[in-house]
Amino acid sequence: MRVSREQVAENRRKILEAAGRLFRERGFEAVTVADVMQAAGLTHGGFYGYFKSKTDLIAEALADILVGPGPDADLAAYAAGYLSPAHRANVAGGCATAALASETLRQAPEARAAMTAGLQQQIDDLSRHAPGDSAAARRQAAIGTWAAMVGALILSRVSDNRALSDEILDQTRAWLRAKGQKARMTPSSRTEAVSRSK
Amino acid sequence: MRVSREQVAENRRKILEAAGRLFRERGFEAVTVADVMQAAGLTHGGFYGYFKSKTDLIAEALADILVGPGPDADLAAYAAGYLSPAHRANVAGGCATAALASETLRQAPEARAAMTAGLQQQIDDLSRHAPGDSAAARRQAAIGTWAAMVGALILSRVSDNRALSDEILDQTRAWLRAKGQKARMTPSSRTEAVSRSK
DNA sequence: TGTACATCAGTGAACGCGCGTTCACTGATGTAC
DNA sequence: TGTACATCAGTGAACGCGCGTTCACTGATGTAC
Repeated sequence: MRVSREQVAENRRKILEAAGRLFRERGFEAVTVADVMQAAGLTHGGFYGYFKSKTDLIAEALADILVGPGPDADLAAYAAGYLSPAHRANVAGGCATAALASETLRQAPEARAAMTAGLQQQIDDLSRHAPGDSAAARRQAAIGTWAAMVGALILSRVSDNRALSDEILDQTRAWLRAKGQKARMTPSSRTEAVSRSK
Repeated sequence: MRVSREQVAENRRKILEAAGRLFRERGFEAVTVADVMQAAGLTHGGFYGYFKSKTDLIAEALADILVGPGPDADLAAYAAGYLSPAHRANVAGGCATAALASETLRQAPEARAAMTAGLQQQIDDLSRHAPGDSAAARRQAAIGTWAAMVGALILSRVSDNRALSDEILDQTRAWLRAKGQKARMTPSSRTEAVSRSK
């Protein structure tokens, strides 16, 4: 039964959103096309009217969920939210980079390209708010901070030991805060920032 | 054809090693039991004489590859090796945490337990060599440093942009070096280290 | 505006295929005498 | 030490099963007049 053009647009949205959530929660391979379509309220056969293949869906869903709200002015608050128990628990709705970066490495070039674009964007956004006396120093702080945030979230999630998991979140947050303050207090840090940006 | 006891022990070794490499390279799901057995020089049918199931193999292989050589006295050299183009390229033989942590989150409890044990070990090893005036400060630095190392390796690997990938490795290394030196120079950092260790 | 027809989004059965796992069999190893 | 037999590691065909994908069909939507 044919549906209206508006319905088609809405269904495509629903499929992408369902895929984005399911992929983050279970990984690309464990999610089936039928799973995604069912979550979107459709049957699996209709999938190929929207996407060329599951590979195609992966790339499009990744690009879709990687356009997140970057950090606003307050970097510390951004890190605090990122390194929070709530974000740790919210895999399906949380950071796509932390949930899917290592699996994306093995996906099609289009998926890696989407992830790389998201990464560039994120580093640029963070650079704008990172501490440092020069653009190079701020970019270095942005890269290091982002790596630590993503790494800490991944490690805290995989740990089946609640105390260790909390500790990773809390201590990484405190460590980043200390580092940021120190950077603001010691102008000599500028000499460390040998930029190699594109 | 029955084989000797020594051969059995050697075959088990070969299976575990092949699984460890293949899992890191392609992820748990993309590697088949037949792949592992072929890489070990055997046929797939014999697999169940060695392991109860593929799930069992995943847990055992993880535990096997997570016992790596920890950092020796020189933390900077350890980080430099970890954040090197050679390690970035060597997925199959490299850090199991960076390669498999996010996928392990979705694996059986035994696999997560193996990953958690490896994580504890790594943090303990790093704490022993991290800078800081107190045990708590050193542990905080160890956690933050390890999160940044794992995160940076993952991000540098997924990036399909060589310049960005190199930049992530280089700048994270420089950022960590700067941070370590600052920690040694500013004793006030002790106040930041509110330990919540197990 | 109303009508007749072409279009095409959605359905669900069906297809190959590859996976994890099982199993009857083989023949070298290990052991009892 | 030598021999006969039991053991059991390895083989490869076979099994269910679930996956991605295809396809004939349905019927509501969109459009030409």
